[in-house]
Amino acid sequence: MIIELDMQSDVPIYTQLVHQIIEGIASGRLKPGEPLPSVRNLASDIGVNLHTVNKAYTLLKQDGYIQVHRQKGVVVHPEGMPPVTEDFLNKQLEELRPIVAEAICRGMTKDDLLKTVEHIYLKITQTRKE
Amino acid sequence: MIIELDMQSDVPIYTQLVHQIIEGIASGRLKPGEPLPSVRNLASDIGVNLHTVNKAYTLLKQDGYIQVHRQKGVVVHPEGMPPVTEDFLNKQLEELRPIVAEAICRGMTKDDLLKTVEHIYLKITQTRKE
Amino acid sequence: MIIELDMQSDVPIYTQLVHQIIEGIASGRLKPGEPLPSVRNLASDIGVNLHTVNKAYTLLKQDGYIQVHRQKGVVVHPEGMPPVTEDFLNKQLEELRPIVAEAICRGMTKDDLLKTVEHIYLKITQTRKE
Amino acid sequence: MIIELDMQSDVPIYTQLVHQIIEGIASGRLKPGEPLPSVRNLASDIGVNLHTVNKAYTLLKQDGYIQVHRQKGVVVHPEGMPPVTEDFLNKQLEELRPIVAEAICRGMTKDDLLKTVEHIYLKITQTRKE
DNA sequence: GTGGTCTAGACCACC
DNA sequence: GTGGTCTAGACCACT
Repeated sequence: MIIELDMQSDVPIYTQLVHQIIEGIASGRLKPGEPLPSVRNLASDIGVNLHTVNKAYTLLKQDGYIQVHRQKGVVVHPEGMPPVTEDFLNKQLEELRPIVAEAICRGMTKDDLLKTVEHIYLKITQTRKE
Repeated sequence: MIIELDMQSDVPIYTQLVHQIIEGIASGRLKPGEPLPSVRNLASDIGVNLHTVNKAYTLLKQDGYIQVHRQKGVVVHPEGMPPVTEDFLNKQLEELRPIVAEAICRGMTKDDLLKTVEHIYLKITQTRKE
Repeated sequence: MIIELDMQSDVPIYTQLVHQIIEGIASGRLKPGEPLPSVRNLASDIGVNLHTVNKAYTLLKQDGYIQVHRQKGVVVHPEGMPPVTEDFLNKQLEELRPIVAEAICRGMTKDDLLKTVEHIYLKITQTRKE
Repeated sequence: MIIELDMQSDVPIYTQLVHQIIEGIASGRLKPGEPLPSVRNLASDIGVNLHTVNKAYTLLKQDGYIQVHRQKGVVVHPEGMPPVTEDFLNKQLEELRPIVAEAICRGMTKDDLLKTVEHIYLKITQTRKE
């Protein structure tokens, strides 16, 4: 699994890590039950401090994306992913709203925007079917 | 124009301000050329620091959403909104990607997601036609 | 609010902090909306690293005991405490079971045990009524 | 005797083992003098490391719950259980306090809490009378 | 060797 | 001045 970090980004590194791993799961490159590198290994591989990786893993664990198994180490949650809760939908709504609003201001039509979202969705999931 | 701030949110207040004003423009509640409250007034109205409002206005000016006249004060940009640049599309893509990926992980179908985005789009623009 | 830490205990310092603050709330010494010391102040007061205090605060925030207000700093959650969820009852059950089992082994009667629990309950809440 | 371990739990496996065996004794499923599986057998049965089982047995022996004979192997202590010492009561108090405090915060009444403890007590001891 | 905990010290974003 | 983030380095508990 390839991790790409942007050290200049204002998005915290641990957040970028969380995003990349979630995208890895969404794309099927990371499968349920599959082991993830240890905190220390991943940290040295991508050249960040182990605490940064640790924070990312902790957040992923809290949300149910991964498990910290006392023997196998860190693995992608083997029994499916966290469900679509009401909290999640609210969070998603609050994240999407400013993006949609800005798109409207700049004159993107509804179809333009939907096509963009669809394109992203398909790009992520396409590797799944291969 | 009503501004709603969440002091507990992890989104900075100035960012919340920017979002709310952009959404106000997108929804048509704020029209091109319409005056906005002065930094000082808005700050005291919503109970935040002057710097916070100032930073929000500065960002909005940089992106071309508002103009700051020496005399007329702050107004919504009268000559249309900033265009859909390539930079904007890239930024939008990077913002949408983790949201879409998380939706996929949790089992939202493409249609579910598109319907959500469409719903937000319509909710924001509906007041426009009235 | 007096914090007592046992540096020799095998209970992590941040956990001891969480316990003490929860007990402070339970006893009424910490009231809803009341401000808590800043991470740095508390850390220097009790002689531990600020990260340790930070972790305790983060956990308390996650469980809804405190709020991190962008202006007022850290305060005891003003609108009542987290509810008795099913998750909480399960966690409580799993914590109590080994304690009860050990008490049984050592020959404590049911009444002995209940009296002990009642005594603790009253000791914590007594200051409330004063 | 069935042992149930949770590899995801933050409770160490050896502690879970100690708890389960103590609960086995408390419930009467393990009777004084009854033999326990050897370190080696138990370890392979439940799929954990030898050291882990060994540590659990060592702790149980220290507290007087089991005896380790050179020949007979490991047996539940035949001559009654460890007594209710002052040290034990203090330890119990320190374990119960944060649990009780959290229950109070979340609005459990004294009777709710006592009923929960009583329920656990009876659930463990009920098999004894059969 | 693994994750968990703690420390020390630094920089930045926010207010 | 506040919390948030990141680094570096250390020790320990667990397996």
